[in-house]
Amino acid sequence: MTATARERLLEAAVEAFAEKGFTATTTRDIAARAGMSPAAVYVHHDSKESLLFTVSLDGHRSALRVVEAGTRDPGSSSPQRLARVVHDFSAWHATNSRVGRIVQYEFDALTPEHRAEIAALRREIEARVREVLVEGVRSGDFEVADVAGTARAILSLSIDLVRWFHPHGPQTPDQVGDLHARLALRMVAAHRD
Amino acid sequence: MTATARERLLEAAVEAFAEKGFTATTTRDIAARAGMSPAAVYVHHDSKESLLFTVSLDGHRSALRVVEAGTRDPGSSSPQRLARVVHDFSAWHATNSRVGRIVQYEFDALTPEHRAEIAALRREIEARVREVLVEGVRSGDFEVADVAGTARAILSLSIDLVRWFHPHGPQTPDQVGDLHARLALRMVAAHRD
DNA sequence: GAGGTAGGTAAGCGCTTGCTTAGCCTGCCC
DNA sequence: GGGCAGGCTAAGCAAGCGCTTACCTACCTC
Repeated sequence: MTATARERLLEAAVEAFAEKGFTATTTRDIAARAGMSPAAVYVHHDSKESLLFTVSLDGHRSALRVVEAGTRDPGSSSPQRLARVVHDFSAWHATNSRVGRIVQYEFDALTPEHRAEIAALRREIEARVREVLVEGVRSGDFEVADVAGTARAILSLSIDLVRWFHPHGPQTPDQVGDLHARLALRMVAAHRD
Repeated sequence: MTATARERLLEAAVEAFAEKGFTATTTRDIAARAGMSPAAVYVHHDSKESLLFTVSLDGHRSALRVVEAGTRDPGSSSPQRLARVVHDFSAWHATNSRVGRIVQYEFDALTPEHRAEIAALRREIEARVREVLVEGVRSGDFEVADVAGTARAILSLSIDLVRWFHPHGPQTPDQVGDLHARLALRMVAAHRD
């Protein structure tokens, strides 16, 4: 309610991009959803692409924060850490499925410079998950032949969920997170869950 | 070389859609890639959307054929069947990653009628995988609490691969298929792989 | 060689696109 | 109460869009 015009435009862009895709969304559509004239978009943002970049950057930073919080918990075992990070990462995508869909599917619509910046955040997320797997293998909790491939597969569970998850569907983000956490533990052959 | 004009236009559309997305692709671009004038598109196809539908329908039918071949193999055990269907489905997506990307990401660009037709094929694919899981649980080979959720998660491995798989990357479709098959067997807690 | 047909094109119609420009309105400072 | 800055808009520009129309050409049939 007390959102600034800039924020209202961003929220309108999220709505529109998630619903119709980046290229199919017009700046007039974004302005209308924010209750403003077409020109108002350019008072607060540089271009349509910069709206996408802002949404994507905020989204990735938020997701990375979730992953970092889950992986660096000091008192926990490797299986506990893996379960938490997978649960939280999936729940994040379920809760933020609109932003998640934009972030995943509209990556190619970014300018090369912006794309590179986002790609760095993605590599960061993958690296954190690989670390958990490596630690678990070292401690003898996990049994993983292909760490990089398994990390990517685990992330696929969370990421692909934005394709089918519906916020008003039968499952809650927490339930999906639980399922994915259990499946991930099995994928690394954790001896106990 | 001996491809008809209709086929050359379809191939050009696959190239363009995969590279830039459906809405960002122009009919002029498709025509140029096929070495023809803009109007030629409409000699052989009804509309830009009908090009997408044809690509999507062919793709889904081909993928469904792979799944059916893998699941109905009569002499094999449930773990063997699951391993084969997951391997083949992932390898299909790796081999056809361009078509796969179109099929997965441009679903919303179809007309409601076409969307419904494609959705039916998708449900078919999911149902086949669920069947394998149910059989495995019945025979005591698998231990699965949430059959629908686990089936969806297994399919996520294959489907999400179109987001990152590169045909000239280090991995072959067969290798990715092997990894995913092993991970799927672990997800259902198959006692032997 | 007349007539039909399949496969193609040049030109362009009506409309929409991202974005700009020129200026208005409101509130605040002195 | 004059000046001015920031938020916003009406109007519109140049370019590009999907698709159509009117036509041309090469080849087959009888």
